[in-house]
Amino acid sequence: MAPDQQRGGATRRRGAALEDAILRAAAEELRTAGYASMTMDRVAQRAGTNKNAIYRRWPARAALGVAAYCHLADAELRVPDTGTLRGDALALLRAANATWSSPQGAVLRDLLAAAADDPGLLTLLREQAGGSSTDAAWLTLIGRAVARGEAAAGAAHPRVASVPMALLRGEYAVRGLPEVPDEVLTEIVDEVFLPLVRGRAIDV
Amino acid sequence: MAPDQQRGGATRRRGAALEDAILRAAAEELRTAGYASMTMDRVAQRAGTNKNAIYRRWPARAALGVAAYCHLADAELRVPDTGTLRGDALALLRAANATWSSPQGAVLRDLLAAAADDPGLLTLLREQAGGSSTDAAWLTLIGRAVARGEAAAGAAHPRVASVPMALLRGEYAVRGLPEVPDEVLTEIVDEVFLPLVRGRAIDV
DNA sequence: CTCATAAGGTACGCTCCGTACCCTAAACTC
DNA sequence: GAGTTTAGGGTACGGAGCGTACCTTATGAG
Repeated sequence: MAPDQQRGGATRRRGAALEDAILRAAAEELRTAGYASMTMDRVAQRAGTNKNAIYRRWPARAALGVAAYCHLADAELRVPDTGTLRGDALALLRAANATWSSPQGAVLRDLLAAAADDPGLLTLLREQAGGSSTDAAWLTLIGRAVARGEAAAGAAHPRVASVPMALLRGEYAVRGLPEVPDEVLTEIVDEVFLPLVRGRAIDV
Repeated sequence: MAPDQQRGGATRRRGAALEDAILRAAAEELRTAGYASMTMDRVAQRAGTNKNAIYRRWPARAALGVAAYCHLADAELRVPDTGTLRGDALALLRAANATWSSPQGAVLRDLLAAAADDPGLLTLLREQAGGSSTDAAWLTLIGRAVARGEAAAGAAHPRVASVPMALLRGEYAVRGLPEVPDEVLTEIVDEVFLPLVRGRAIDV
């Protein structure tokens, strides 16, 4: 009773309309209470429907969670352009840090854990959250630095491009959940990323 | 009924003996079936006791899981000494990869997810699995390379020392669960770690 | 108008966590 | 060695939550 979504008339939604209502309800649940509280009953109630309609579309709770997260996080990644390699790197790292330290980041971590045994769901999540798109951003960023003469030519390597994000993720894994302080970000850039990208040519 | 541990006589275990039996049972459950199957009832049955005795010692299932894991994984970390920086780095990375790709690594990942909301448990786990001890190993390894003239003096930096393990963890996060191939390890060493450690002096 | 399809409603089985209660064996005290 | 405290054993239960079954009822297509 008392569904949160508008179910004004006695009309009965079908197909895409109902699917969208379910996804909205699940995403809202994720946003406000997290994955642990996104129970099937709550989602069904919030969407003004019942679990049957959900299970006809998603085989399990984790699948709905991933779908709702993808529906929720449609963030497009803008590659910063500050003019310097250091500025670009810091901007990209700070953006990632903001995302990961937000409640949305906690949801993402929970989902990654919940989908650990489902390769299909994992790929979906990786596409959405810091997957290939982020690596591509770092590569273009390095490429621009190479063009400016700020970095060695061989630095535009995928493995090199993945270093800052890996270190940031490491901070989240090592520390508990709070935000990573900005000093850590600058240290990653100044002590690892810049030396690696600049000095890399000498022994290639 | 039919406890797996020897409960031959009518003797009733107490204190440390019982605690040890519970830990053994939980560790065995972790080893053979994983954390998901380590239910409190199963552990109690396998230890030949009941849940009461468990909950008097550990407040929740996650706490028991962490304790059992620490009991199970008493691996001491030996710092390799192959004579070259590259050999040492590869050896350390391969050892970590072996651990993480084993069933024990899967248990560790499950536990990390389960203990995500308990800072105390997280610190316990980090001590056990690739925490400060691993960073220390990498630091000594770099220190020896510096002494041999294989690395720049400023390379013995904690942040630098954490790079290879962070990249390895990144591989596990990005890919699903299988083992990380050896080519990735050599690429981490050759494309990132060695250039970083060797060439780092030029702009310090 | 008829009818297949899909949504709604509801109840249920199952697993598992964590707790409560009472009984009894072991250890400690004197 | 008898009494007392402590802690383990047995069992049952409440509650949450996932996933399923079954039937009823509205919707839209032919």
